[in-house]
Amino acid sequence: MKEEITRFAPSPTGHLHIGGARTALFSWLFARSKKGKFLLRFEDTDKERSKKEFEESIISSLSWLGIEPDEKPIYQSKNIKSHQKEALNLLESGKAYSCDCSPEQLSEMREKQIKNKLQPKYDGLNREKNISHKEGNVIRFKMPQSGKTIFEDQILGPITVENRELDDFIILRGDGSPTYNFSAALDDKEMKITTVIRGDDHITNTLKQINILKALEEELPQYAHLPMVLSNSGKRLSKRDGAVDITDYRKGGYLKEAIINYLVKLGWSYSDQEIFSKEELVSLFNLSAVNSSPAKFSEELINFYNNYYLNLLDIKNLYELIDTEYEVSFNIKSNDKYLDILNLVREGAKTVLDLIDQIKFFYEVPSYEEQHKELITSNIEVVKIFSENIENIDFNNQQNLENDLKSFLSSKNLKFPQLGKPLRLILSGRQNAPSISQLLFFLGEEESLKRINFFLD
RNA sequence: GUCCCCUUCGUCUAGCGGUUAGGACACCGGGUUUUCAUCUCGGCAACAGGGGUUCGAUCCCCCUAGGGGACGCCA
Repeated sequence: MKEEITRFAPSPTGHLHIGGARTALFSWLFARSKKGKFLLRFEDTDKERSKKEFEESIISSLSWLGIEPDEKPIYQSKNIKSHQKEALNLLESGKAYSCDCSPEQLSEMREKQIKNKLQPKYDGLNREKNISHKEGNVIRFKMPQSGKTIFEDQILGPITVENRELDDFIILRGDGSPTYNFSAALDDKEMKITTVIRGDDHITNTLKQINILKALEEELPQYAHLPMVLSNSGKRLSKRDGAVDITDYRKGGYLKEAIINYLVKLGWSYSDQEIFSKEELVSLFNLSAVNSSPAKFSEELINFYNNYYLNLLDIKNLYELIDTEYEVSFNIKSNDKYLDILNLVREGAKTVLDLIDQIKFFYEVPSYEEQHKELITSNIEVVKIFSENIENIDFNNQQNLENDLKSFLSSKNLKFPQLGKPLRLILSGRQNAPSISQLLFFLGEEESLKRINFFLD
């Protein structure tokens, strides 16, 4: 059995986004599950848009997710010379031809075709003219004009298209640089890729690349086209839909385990199992279980996974994570019960950011909203009585504190909410916060009293 | 417009000729709780439509409709 080699081939024109990450993940999982190799190749031949910073960003996002390529990244731009040579070889052998149609001519042709309800494609004007190649001319590939191009997609099944639908696409530009479809086919061959896994927006490219490989009499790799990730509106996911880059999610307080689990479930399934560790995925993953229909990205589901993994983390590790990855305006460790505090709010937290926001009032005096202030002052009597009896409350033990609180209330013939509502607002600045006894306990007697007294003047 | 791909609850999906069509998220109730959350119990909710094939179609075939994608000297 031949070793499987897959690759992820982004163009470094932006950060790694959700869709790219999913493609990379599926390629990586496939390679790992087959005990093969996973490679990374930057398609950086567009000099205008390719940026070094994006290469670095993509590598670091992948690495953060735990998707490490098995070899150093490959740069398509480094192979330009050999691709040029191949194009010239095809020209010489008559499998490609020189073409001097100007860009203006071509766009005019395209407009006419669209107007006449035809498929816009190169009409083959110079195909048989045998124009001698000179600088400024492009080289076009002679696509077979009859028959069909067929391949068995590992996810979608058989895909067939009439060759007459395909056009003589450019393989070498006027400036002598090779084009994407040519370079990609060549690089895949060079890298001995056995299975090409990419988004299904590449299906038409696959058709072109197959014909290049055939003209070169090369063996074809397997192809697997992943259905797209759509936005909530059913359109292709884009920046306009909010956070789409992995860096956004990382900064936004999402855990990599959650992202991986969510992404893999977006299209792949294993019976009705919802939670997967990476190790499990490596042993269970297979392309044939990938769904063939596109899936909508769901904020709710990724939040569910994030909350799930947030609560799975060892609490000390959660602290370490916050400490190393996030900017916090206060010193979490300054409260010696900080681990308990973290534990208290993680249950309902969707993200790390969310969590930090929810523990903030344990460290800083909250800023009170006007309407909350009014609510407090109109109920201040009960709080005052409570503060006058605070020496009867044992702040050293949470259970005692709760009992003392209860006996205080019953001794004064008070219902819990009478004290609870204003006191919660005073202590936390919020209407929704942990229980009163927890607030008092974690804040401590001194700080609690300080916040209460602020309203008693 | 042409070609390609897709179509099960609102969303992600299970199903691979005979099921009360299952799970998860979300949502809605009940219980627990001093608020929110947690926890717990329960509920709502789907096979796009039409033809075949078959004793029997969610499942196989065809058509229609709807959605997505591709049609660059971008990748």
